Amino acid sequence: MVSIATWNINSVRLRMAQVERFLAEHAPDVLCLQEIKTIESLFPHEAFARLGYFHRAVHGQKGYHGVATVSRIPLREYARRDWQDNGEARHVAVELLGPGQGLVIDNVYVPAGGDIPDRTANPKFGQKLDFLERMTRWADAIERPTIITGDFNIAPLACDVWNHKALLKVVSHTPIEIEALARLRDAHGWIDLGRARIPAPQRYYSWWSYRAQDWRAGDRGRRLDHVWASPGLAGALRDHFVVEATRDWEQCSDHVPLVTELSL
DNA sequence: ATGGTGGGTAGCCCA
Repeated sequence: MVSIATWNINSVRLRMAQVERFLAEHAPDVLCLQEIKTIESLFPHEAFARLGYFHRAVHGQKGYHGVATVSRIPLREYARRDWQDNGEARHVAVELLGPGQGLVIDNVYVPAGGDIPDRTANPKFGQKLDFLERMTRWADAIERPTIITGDFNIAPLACDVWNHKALLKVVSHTPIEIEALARLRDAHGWIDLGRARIPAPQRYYSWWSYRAQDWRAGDRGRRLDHVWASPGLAGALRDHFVVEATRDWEQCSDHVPLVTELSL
């Protein structure tokens, strides 16, 4: 069994105590972090090592973005890709060398895309669509068993958001983004492991805005974080769950972790 | 219909 977690941590240095608590409580073999907001030399390597996470691939950036994959299982960094073609640190891939030997895990932080869902009025929206298009071309050529996980910044299904109609023009749930994500899915035949385990129309969110006094009161969540697998890995899924408890922790991230267990 | 909060960094950007 190999367990893989993903969590947009929104500053790993600020929230390292919460990461340690999550690792102590759930002990995933691999943790994929997004928005670490630091360069590799300032990444809290020692704290991870103390918890047994000796193997790390950190693609950092000062102040913004940045991803890191930490692991109890030996791994080697496999690739870092710039799907936005602008130097931002939004991807790192690793290859597992112990249990799960040969599995490739792609950790990605898709651009949020700004506020206006129009690439002319808002270049960030165009960059998000272009990022997805480059990912799609990459996915079309994948030959190895692969897990891709992270903050996709898109909630594709009506039941992935608290109010489908109200969010159709809100970036993250617009038809144009959902269509782009579908093309990425179809390019490799990706299996949405989260929805395989928590089928529609069940409630399933991974993010709640900070801009609500009580995130639970209105439950205005969205499923922005995802775990996808190559078609050949579909039968390996053993469990998948959302750790909503972290959203109540002091000074928490606005995203919560997803944990996936695979029989490999 | 609007604005609401949070993190990082250095006088706003990003989410």
